[in-house]
Amino acid sequence: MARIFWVEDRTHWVDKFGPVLEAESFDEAPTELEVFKFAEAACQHIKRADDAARPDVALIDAHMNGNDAAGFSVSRALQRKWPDVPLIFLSEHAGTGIEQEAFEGTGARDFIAKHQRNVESVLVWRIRAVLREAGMRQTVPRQAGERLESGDLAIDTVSWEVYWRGIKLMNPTNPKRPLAPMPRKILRFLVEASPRPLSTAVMADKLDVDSERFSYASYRQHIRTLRLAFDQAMGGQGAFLDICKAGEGIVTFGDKGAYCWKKVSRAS
Amino acid sequence: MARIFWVEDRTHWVDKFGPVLEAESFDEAPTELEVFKFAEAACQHIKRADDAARPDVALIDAHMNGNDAAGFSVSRALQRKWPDVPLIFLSEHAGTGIEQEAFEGTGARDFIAKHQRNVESVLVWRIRAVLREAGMRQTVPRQAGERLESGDLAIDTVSWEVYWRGIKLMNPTNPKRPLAPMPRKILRFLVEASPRPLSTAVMADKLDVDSERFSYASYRQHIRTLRLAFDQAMGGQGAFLDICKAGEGIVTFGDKGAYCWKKVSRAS
DNA sequence: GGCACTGGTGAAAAATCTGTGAACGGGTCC
DNA sequence: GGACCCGTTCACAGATTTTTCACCAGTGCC
Repeated sequence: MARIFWVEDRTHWVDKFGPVLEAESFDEAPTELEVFKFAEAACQHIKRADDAARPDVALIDAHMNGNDAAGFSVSRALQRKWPDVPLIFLSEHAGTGIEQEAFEGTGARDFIAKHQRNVESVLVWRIRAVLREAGMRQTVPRQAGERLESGDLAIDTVSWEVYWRGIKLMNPTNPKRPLAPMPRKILRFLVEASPRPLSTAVMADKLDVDSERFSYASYRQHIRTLRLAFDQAMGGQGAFLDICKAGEGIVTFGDKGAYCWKKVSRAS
Repeated sequence: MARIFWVEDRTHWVDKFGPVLEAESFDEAPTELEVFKFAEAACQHIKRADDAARPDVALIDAHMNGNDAAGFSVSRALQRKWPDVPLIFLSEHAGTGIEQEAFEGTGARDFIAKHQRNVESVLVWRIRAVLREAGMRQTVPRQAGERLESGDLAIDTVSWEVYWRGIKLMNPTNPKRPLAPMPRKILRFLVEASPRPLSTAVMADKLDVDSERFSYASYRQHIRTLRLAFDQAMGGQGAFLDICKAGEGIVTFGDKGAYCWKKVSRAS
C-alpha cells in the first residue's frame, strides 16, 4: 500500500486530484491519502507520528495561504523526521524562485506545475516514477526486483527462467533444453511493455541488435517459438494458440509487424 | 567535473541551452558538454565508449526528427551501458504519451518541458538536484563470509579450497595437485553470482584481468577444467558432465559466452 | 477477379556457440 | 638447461540458435 502525505490548502485542488490519486493503485494495493489543509497541522502531525506512519511520498503545495514559508516548513519537518521520504512539490509557481527554493533549499525530488496539460496523468506518472526509484533504492543492497509477473506468467529476470502456471518453458524443438536466449528476451520485453505493442523496429532496438539484421520475419519466427513453448507447457494440444487467436497471450497487433503481450484471464 | 551527455537535433535549442549549461558549474569544476545531433551517432558513441567516458547525467530530446523512437533508442542504449546514469528528458511534448513512455517505459529521472517560463534556470536547478541525489547514493558492497556453500559444494574463501560432497577438488591434469588458482576463482565467482550467469566480460572484470586478455576461449577452458575436476571427484565416469548437460552444476547460458552455477539437486 | 499486404507455417540455410584435442609461451624450480 | 605448471590460443567439428525463403490463407480495395 502506498501512503501519500499531502498538504494543500485549496479545496478545489484536493477535489481535483484526490479522487485520481485514490483511484490509482501504485503498488497493487489501495492508495492511502492523508490530506492536510494547514501547514501547522501537518507539522504537528509529523512531529507526533511514529515510524509506522511514515508516508511513501509527500506532496506539498509550496505557496499556501499567500505565504511562501508555509510549505517549506512542512518539508523541513518531514526531512527532519524521515529524511528518506521523497518530496514532490505541487505548485502554481513553476519557474519562479519557489521552484528554485524547492530544489536547492529543500531536497525536492520533483516540482510539478499545477497548470499544465494533462496534470492528473502527469502527477500519477511522476509519483509512480518516484516510488519506483525509492523502492529500488531500498532493495538494491538486497536482491532487486528480479521477478516479472503477469497473470500466470513469471519471468525470473536473473536466471532468465520463464514459468507458465508453474511449469518452466522449454525449447519447443528440444524439450530438454531451456528456451533459447532470443525468445526469452523477446518475451521479457513484451511483458515489460504490456499492454503496449512492440513493433519490429523497437524490438530490434531493445534486443540491441542491428535493426537491419532483425527482420520482421525473424520476429515472427521467435513469436512462433514462444507460442509453441507456451503451448507445450500446456500439453501441446494447441490450447495456447487458441488463446492467442482469442486475443490473449501473445497477440498480433495488426499494425506493421507489432506484437503485444496481454495477460491471460484465468478462465482460458 | 560534471559531464553532461546531450542528444538534441534542433540547433536552436543547442544554441539556447548550451551556453547556459557550459557556464554553469555543477561541482566546482567546469562542465563538459557532449552534444549529439543524431540518435544513431549517440547510440554508436555509447556502445563504443569505455567506462571513463561515463556521463554524470544525460539530457535527451525524446521526439527527434519527427520520430518518437529515436530518443528512446538512445535512452535504452544508455541504460544498457550505464544503468546508473540518470536520464532527463527535454521535450516539447509534456503531458503526452511521450512523457508517459519516458517515465514508465524508460527509467526517466525527470522530464522537462522546453516551453515554460524560465526554462534555462529550471533546467539548471533540476540538473543540479539530480546530480546531488545521484552523488548521495552509495552502493553497499555485500559482505562475504569465510565459507561459501551451495548444495553439496563448499568453498573455503580463506584457503580457497573447494570441497564437493566432502571431497577436495584436485587438478584434473594432475590429481596430486590442488585445483589451479584461476579455476578456483572462477568457481567462486560463479557460485557467488548464482543463479545469475556471468558473461566473459563480467568474469574478466571480477578476476581483475585485462578483458582484452581474458577471451571466451580461456573462460571455456577453465570451465572445462572445473567440470573435469568435479567429474574426477565423482569417480571420473563423466557423471558430472551429464549433470551439466541436464542443466545443473556448471551450465552454459546460451547467450554470449556466459556460464552459470546451478545448485545440484541431491538426486543426481 | 486481380492485387497488395499482413501474418502463419514448414523447411532449410546461415551464423553462432560450445566442447575438445593439442599446442604455445612465459614462469619457476631444480 | 630442462622439466614442470599454468594460463592462454588455435583449429575444428558438432550442436544449437537465428535468420531467411517460399508458400499459402485471409482481408480490404479497386
